[in-house]
Amino acid sequence: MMEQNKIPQATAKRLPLYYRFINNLNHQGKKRVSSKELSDAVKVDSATIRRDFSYFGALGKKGYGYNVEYLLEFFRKTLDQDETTEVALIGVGNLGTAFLHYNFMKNNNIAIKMAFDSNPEKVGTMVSDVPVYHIEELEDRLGDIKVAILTIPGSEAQPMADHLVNRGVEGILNFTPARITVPKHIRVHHIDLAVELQALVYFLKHYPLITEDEEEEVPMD
Amino acid sequence: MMEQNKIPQATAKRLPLYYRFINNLNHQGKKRVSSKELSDAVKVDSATIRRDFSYFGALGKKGYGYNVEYLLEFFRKTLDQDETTEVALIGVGNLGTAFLHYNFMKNNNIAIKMAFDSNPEKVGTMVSDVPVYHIEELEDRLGDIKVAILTIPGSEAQPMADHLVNRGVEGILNFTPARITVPKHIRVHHIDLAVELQALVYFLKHYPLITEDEEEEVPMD
DNA sequence: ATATAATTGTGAACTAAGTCACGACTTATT
DNA sequence: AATAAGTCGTGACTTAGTTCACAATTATAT
Repeated sequence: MMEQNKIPQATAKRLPLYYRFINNLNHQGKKRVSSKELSDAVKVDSATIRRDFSYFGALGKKGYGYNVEYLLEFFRKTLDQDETTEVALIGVGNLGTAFLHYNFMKNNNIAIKMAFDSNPEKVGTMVSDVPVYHIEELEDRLGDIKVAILTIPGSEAQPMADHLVNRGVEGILNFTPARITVPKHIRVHHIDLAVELQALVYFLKHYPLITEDEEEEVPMD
Repeated sequence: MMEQNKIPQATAKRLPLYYRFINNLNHQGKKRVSSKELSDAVKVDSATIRRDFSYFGALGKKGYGYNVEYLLEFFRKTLDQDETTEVALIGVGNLGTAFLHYNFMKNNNIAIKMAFDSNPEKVGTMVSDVPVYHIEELEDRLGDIKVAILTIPGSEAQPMADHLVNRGVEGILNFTPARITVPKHIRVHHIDLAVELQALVYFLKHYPLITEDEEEEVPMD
């Protein structure tokens, strides 16, 4: 479980990104890749990429770069791509539906196993092969799913989070504007669309723009 | 434009969050608030909140806390809540539609002015009072909009970004999995749903869980 | 009045993340 | 074989962000 827990969180967040691009390269039949090439593709400084990889040991060869197949195999294991992670989606609105249509299996080996909604028109339907149950059924249907995506109105976020935690959920991806309170052993990631948009607007208005012919790089989030 | 550009990016990203909660407090008729109370609500350490506020000067009073009305007024100005920011949305799929239904005016004074799609069934309709135009019309319709939300398939992200930049867009909120390349003076924020989900799964599996009776805090996001 | 409790603002310390720059090694070239 | 070019891994440094902890101030209670 915590074999290599020295990996910085910032690094861990980049791993899925690396994985996806290495996967692409592999499909393109590429055999080797340098940190510089990867850097151009994922827009992360090449030294940062080398540092990130180095937390897992010496994955590359000096003067050569990284072997794509080896890297892919390594990250597949590291990211637990062997066992599919099942998640539940709570709230089949537009945002929830967007998730249901997204194919997380291809690159991430994550499957949305079921969805819940309170709207009787949606209950009983299938969206992208995912069954939609009534929220009342959560108790019975959830099984041992440990991860939930919350795409419901903010006002319902806290009670729903409480319910999920009681039911054994350990990780919540919260798309509601509400900042939910959970026991310490539960992990919550907030993605707040309004905050993201407003932050972008704020940066645009308040941070110096760098004109095209200057050398400096703009940090890309 | 860059009056107070000493504000750390991490702080800037929290401002919209603070603003929203202070707004809520104001609606509830609350007159004063402490950094501790705010901390409980937004799940940010109270010292961090005080530090964040302090970049803007002494907004509070020792032994008292912060005056809600004053704080709200201050942040309204700071976040440019006076002039509405107009944005365009590219791609009226489920995710795009979710954005169109979101009311950014209420707390953020941001308005999605128009949307674009290539699907003739959608072109010409209104979604939440926002007109949907054909992508071909972008040239003529965009006007002087500076911010775009990209909710299209990844394969179309780069050409569309190029197009937007040519048309004068300076900020892009990119929801596609593609990491787009833009001139240095353009700001791009990536929100990659698959990465977010997989990162959550990774943290759950690899980071030590803290049991309920231990003291330590788990970093939240 | 006086004492007690609450709370800010911030210097200093700490922690996390990012970048530089170079020795060591690999591959390609002549 | 020798040289040149390419590339990693990493120690040292830099930058960014967070948290501690406390003097100063304000509010509240007695």
